[in-house]
Amino acid sequence: MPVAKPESCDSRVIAHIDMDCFYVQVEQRKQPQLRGLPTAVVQYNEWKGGALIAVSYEARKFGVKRSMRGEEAKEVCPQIHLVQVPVARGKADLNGYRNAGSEVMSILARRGRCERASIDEVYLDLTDAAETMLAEAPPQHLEAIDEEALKSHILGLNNEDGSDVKEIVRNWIHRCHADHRDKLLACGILIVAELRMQVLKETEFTCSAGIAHNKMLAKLASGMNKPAQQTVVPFSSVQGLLNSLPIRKMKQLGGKLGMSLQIDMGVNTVGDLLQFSEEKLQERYGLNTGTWLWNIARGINGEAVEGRLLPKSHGSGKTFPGPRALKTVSAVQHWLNQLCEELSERLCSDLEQNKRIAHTLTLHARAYKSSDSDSEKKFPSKSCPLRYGTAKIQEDAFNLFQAGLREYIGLYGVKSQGSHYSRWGITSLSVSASKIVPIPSGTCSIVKYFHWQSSSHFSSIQSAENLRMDATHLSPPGNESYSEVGLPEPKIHFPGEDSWIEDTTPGLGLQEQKINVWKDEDLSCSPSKKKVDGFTEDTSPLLLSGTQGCLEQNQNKQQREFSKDESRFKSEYREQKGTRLKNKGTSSILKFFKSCNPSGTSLSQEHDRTVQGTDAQLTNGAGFQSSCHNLAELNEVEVAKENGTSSHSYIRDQDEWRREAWSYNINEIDPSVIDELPMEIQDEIQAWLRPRKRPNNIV
DNA sequence: TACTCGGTCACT
DNA sequence: TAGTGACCG
Repeated sequence: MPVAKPESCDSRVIAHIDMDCFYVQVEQRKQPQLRGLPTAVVQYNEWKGGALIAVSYEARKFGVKRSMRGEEAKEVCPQIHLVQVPVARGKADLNGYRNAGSEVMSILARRGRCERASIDEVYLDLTDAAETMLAEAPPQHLEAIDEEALKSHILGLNNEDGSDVKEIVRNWIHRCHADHRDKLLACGILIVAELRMQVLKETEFTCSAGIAHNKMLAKLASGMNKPAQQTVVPFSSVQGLLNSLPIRKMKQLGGKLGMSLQIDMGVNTVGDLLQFSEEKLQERYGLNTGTWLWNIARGINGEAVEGRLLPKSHGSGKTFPGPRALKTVSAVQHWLNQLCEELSERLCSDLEQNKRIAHTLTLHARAYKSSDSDSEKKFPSKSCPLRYGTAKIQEDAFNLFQAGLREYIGLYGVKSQGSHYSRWGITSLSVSASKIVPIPSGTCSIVKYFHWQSSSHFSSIQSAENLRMDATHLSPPGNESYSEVGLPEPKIHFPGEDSWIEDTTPGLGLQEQKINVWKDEDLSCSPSKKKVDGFTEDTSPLLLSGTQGCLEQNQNKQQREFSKDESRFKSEYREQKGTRLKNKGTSSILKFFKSCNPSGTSLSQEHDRTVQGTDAQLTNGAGFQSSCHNLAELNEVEVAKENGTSSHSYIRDQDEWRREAWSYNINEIDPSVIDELPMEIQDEIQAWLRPRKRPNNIV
């Protein structure tokens, strides 16, 4: 539900930039002969000609809509050109569009705070730029105004009398007795026109824009005149615009909430909302949403432009509709592997390009059960700490799936009754990575230091790996990963499997999936159960796997950067101190300290010891000390849960378990260790240890 | 059991 | 926190 944000006085200048049928433009840039022709981008095309995900304005004139399939589009517009989305690993590959979006972003970010709202939408806060322009080169003194600016649409301006529209716009921009806010918007017009031309020049993409005093109005405006045009909402036009605006056109009101307003409250336009008091709206929709509704009816929206150019999460997913539903565990594993491969690749790029690390891996699925038509969508999502490396991600994602499937079957299935099993099918799968944070910049010089200290023992790959360990976390206790400790994968079997499953996908590392007869006990206390819920962090700092090359590359790149500009990291460090101090899981640094102890133990020896799991003490309670969490006890916990006897103590136990696994007490660092470090490192460590203010939530 | 494949945000 | 669900295009 939308919520009210603190208001601001709102003489801000906010622009919303919306790329015109973006995917089509990206394809037209690749194939210029398609420009100007009715074109649509389709995803796959086996079933009814594929799903349209972008439609050119030429095609829209024929009535082609985004919700259509390729075949339908051909019916209403036989000459339409259907371009297929690139496919990689058997699924749609949107990377080309993501990259194109980034090109645009980098241009738009030049003039003000820039928030990436989606792959093809951006908010800009141009207040400062507009104020500066007003002070230094106010529009009313400009002799020549750019053509693109003159083509702007100014809401509420009467230009139906046949007079020259551009002349009206010119006059509006030139007005010297205008309200200060209008003057700022006039500056916004000029700035946005310039930016849009720059985008066109550098990327060949056209876009539309809305310019107003807040995000909500800018977003509304950007959609009013498309393509390749811009629309301004002067303060005086706000109420007129909203009064007649269908309620469902408002962002956030296109769904159930908007429907409820229409049906339950008789609200058909945004203006209709004005009749309700804030209390009334709060009573019906809650405090936050009620206030938000009351505000938007008045054109009030204090939401800030966030200043974020990068996405907060990455995901890779695919649907398996109808008869394509995945019906065996090995089929699921095959597709999970594909999805994880893509995700891993994107995480690597993010790490390389943006020095960011994701912390959480989540698996989503949709499923149906033949015995329960309502079970669709109820497949539980599951998450765990994210370990870098394609193989690790694949393994963890598969474990998450198995955990989800057990729950799904347990919750929604009728357990085995005689010989009848209800069959399940997976209709959609996705994996995503979230909690993405910048690599703590303070550790960069630390990594460099250790690299210098021990170039023979400590390869660049290893330091890259430890960089990774800074951001990920030590294992939860009692969660030995089978593959790491050399135990065979547990044989897991599920009801609804067609048969004994064979690995039909060589090279994908599918686990053995022998399907035995389903038994109830397997839900609660089989070894596989312990494994399934025991997805875990590694205990080893040597986690190299499929992305080794990527990490090595990253590290080399990073090293170049380190030597290039150490001071930059220092300043980043100061800027991001709050954020970094918030970062947990810097425990590998502690390992480094201990590894560099006065006993003279070599790093590699220390590494070996660490690998063998003796670092419980070293990490000051970071992960392994809690011996009660051995497999047997975990199993008891699981039994309690399965029996429906889960108690508060179970919940608390789990919470503590997580806290311990995900953080450590920075105060427990042994100060004598720090003294042995070179001064530059000491400074940074000391900064970590100083009492700290609660950081602002600025990334 | 066919509106994809992303993404963001809020609630609990 | 993890999980769910609404919403956008």
